[in-house]
Amino acid sequence: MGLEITRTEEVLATLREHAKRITAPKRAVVEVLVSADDHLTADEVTQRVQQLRPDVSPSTVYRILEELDDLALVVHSHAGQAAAVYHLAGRSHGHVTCENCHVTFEVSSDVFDRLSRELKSTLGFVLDRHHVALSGLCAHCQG
Amino acid sequence: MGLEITRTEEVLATLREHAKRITAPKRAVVEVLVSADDHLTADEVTQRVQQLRPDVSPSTVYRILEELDDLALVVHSHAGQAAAVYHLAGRSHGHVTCENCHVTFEVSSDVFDRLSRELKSTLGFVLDRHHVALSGLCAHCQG
DNA sequence: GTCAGTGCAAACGGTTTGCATGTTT
DNA sequence: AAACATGCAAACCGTTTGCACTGAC
Repeated sequence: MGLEITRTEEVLATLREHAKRITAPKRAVVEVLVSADDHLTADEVTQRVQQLRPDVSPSTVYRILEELDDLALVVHSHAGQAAAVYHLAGRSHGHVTCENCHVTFEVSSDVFDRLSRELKSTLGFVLDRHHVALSGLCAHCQG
Repeated sequence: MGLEITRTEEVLATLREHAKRITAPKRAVVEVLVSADDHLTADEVTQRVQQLRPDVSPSTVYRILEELDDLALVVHSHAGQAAAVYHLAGRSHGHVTCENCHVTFEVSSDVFDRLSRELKSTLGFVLDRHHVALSGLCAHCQG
């Protein structure tokens, strides 16, 4: 509500700062992302957007998500070969996905700290905690 | 050479134990995997196989890789939305891929130990260290 | 002889792109 | 008016599948 409207306007303001045009499809995509509590695939975003504006095309949604991603306003991650999932940036966290039931969990960023340090010192590799979801089996799907 | 032939025969023997038939395409795929020093995409495996046996089809390679995967003789992992990479099972390790130059590094399994323990205790989640490659920037591509 | 394994070609799902049109600035 | 954003449809890439045929057992 109040907070969500504010968050939406913040994102749109950032777009404007970067000389991007504010259009109806962009408003809709941002609103969907702001009001989403979980991670959405591009297809899910498209479906929700189309409930409000039925003629917004999937390719437009992809282009908008890419634009938001470039500006670091949203983050996407890949779990296995499945569709990528998107959410608003802000909280720093990683992702873990169950290979069996495909539920995705957020993992606090700190959990990756030690791993991150170790990769940096052994390989010089800087870990991107957002971009890929680790996989495994959730508590429910074991055994 | 000697060792590689042995390894190839070991894999084929395991196939036989599981009542799988030993065919020319399977021999070729296994030989390619045995002699590969790095991780190969299905397409790379297909190309190498076709150097020896030009009429082996990509779909057959996929089916053979899947069969070997089911028997835990090979392991595959996904890096972002790119093609999956395959290699013979055996060594236990994770993967880390550079978002910029797409080089994949192997990371000793121990590096994941603490992360693995933490996921288990906080979420009850059992990490699969093989299945997904973490991403980030390699030493060469930073800055 | 039987059935698993194969080649081919077509389908698939997620994503990207070319182009003509529409809309923001 | 100019530049950018959009819709549509087609292309794309990695992967999977249906089917008739071949070849291992």
